[in-house]
This record gives sequence, C-alpha cells and structure tokens, in this order.
Amino acid sequence: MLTAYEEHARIFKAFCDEKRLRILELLRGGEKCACVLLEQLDLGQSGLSYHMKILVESGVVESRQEGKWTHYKISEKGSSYAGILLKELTTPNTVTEEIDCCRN
Amino acid sequence: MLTAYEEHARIFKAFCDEKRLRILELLRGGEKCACVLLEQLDLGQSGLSYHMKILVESGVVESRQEGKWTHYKISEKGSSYAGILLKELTTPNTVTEEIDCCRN
DNA sequence: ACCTCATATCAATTTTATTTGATATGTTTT
DNA sequence: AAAACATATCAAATAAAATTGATATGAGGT
Repeated sequence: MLTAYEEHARIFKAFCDEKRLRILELLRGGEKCACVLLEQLDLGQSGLSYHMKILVESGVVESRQEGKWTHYKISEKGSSYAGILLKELTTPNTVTEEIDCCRN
Repeated sequence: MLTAYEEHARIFKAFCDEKRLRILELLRGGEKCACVLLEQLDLGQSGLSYHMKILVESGVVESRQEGKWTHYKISEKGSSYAGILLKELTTPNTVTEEIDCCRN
C-alpha cells in the first residue's frame, strides 16, 4: 500500500514535468486522441504512452478507449481534487499550531 | 531564462516528493526553524537544506534569517499562486477548443 | 581574534525518472 | 486469417534528482 505522502506526491507528478504540462495544455482544448497528441508534441510513441500513464495515474487525466484509439481528457473530478489537496497541504493547521523554536 | 513550462514545473516540484510533503505538513503547524525540522524528520542536515531550497524556490515556502537560525513558513502568496495556477492548467480553454480526432 | 554553532554548498554516490528502440497486444480492414 | 494500424509494455541507455559526508560561510559568544 501507498502512504498518503506517496499518493499525494503521485498526484502532483502530473504537473512536475515540462512535457506533461505541454500535454495538459493541449488537453485544455478538449479531448484528444493519442495520435493527435503525438503529432503536436516532440515525443515518440512510447514516450507519449509513458507520460499519459503518469497523467492518468495521477487522476488529473482520464482515458477512454474507442476501438484502437485512446482518447484523453482532463478529469474534472481529478483536477478539482488536486486543487483541494493543494490548498489543504498549504493551509495552516490551527489544531497542531504550536510554539516555534530553538532557544526556547 | 526559464520557459513557462519549466517555471510551472518548478512550482509543483514542491509537492512531488514525500519528504517535502512531510516538511509542508510540519510547516502547517506554523513557522519552524531548520533545527526543529531537523529533529522531526528522518533527514540529515544537508538533505534538509537541499529540500528547503527547492521549497523556497517554488515560492510555496518562505525563509527568514534570524541570527544564525533560518526560519521557514508556508508562503500564503506563493501557495495561493500555486493553487490558481493548478486551476488554470486544468480548466478548459474554450478559445482553443476544437474538434477531436483521428478518422476525421 | 578565536571558537562554536547553524546552515549552505560541494562532490561523489545512489536512486529514480525519462528517453529510445524493439516487441507485444488488441482492433480494424481486407 | 492475414495484414495494417494504434497503443502499451519492456529492456537498455541516459539524464536528472536525492542522499551522504566533507568542507565553507557567516553569526554569536567568549
């Protein structure tokens, strides 16, 4: 099983790589099949497949099979979860709040 | 100079690593100095320094020097920027919206 | 000025991520 | 059922990130 940290890290991996950001940008324009992404990106077929897997595993992108084609789009649910999580991870947790430091 | 993609990737690197997520969690409890983080984490001094640099460069954490101590806290500005950016990167861009695929 | 302490930086190593080319899988077309 | 195609997976090579120990820097205390 994955720790919460690993699971969260995996979500943000979607946004940690230039190529994936470029892919997301294309997907903002709507659902695209792999072949279309392939011709827009400076990536080989297996490279694209590698990055798409990371994106899908993050939950930020979802895929849909149609015959021999795979279509990808941004997942509203997954990306809103990522947004909520980011906010959580950066919001002061008043309960745990405590004194600061060192020479105390 | 950094491309927009590199710059954005750098922001999300803050959230891509278990150790850094753990550090952020500690910082949710308020500003902490390096020495305090060090004793809470399974990390050596230079390792902590390495991760803190990445966090600060992402803008999500800010640091403050006080004598020989360095204090770190979550940057409200930086983290709200990261949140806004994440939303942008995952919101359909209706202007660029276009037809999908393949056998067209 | 010297010593000690906190943190940063460096270099070497190890680990993890990415790229690339080859092959496998599953689907459609003939 | 064979051929053609889209995509996934694998293995090897390369590149990038993280860890570790040593040293440097800069502040305070003596």
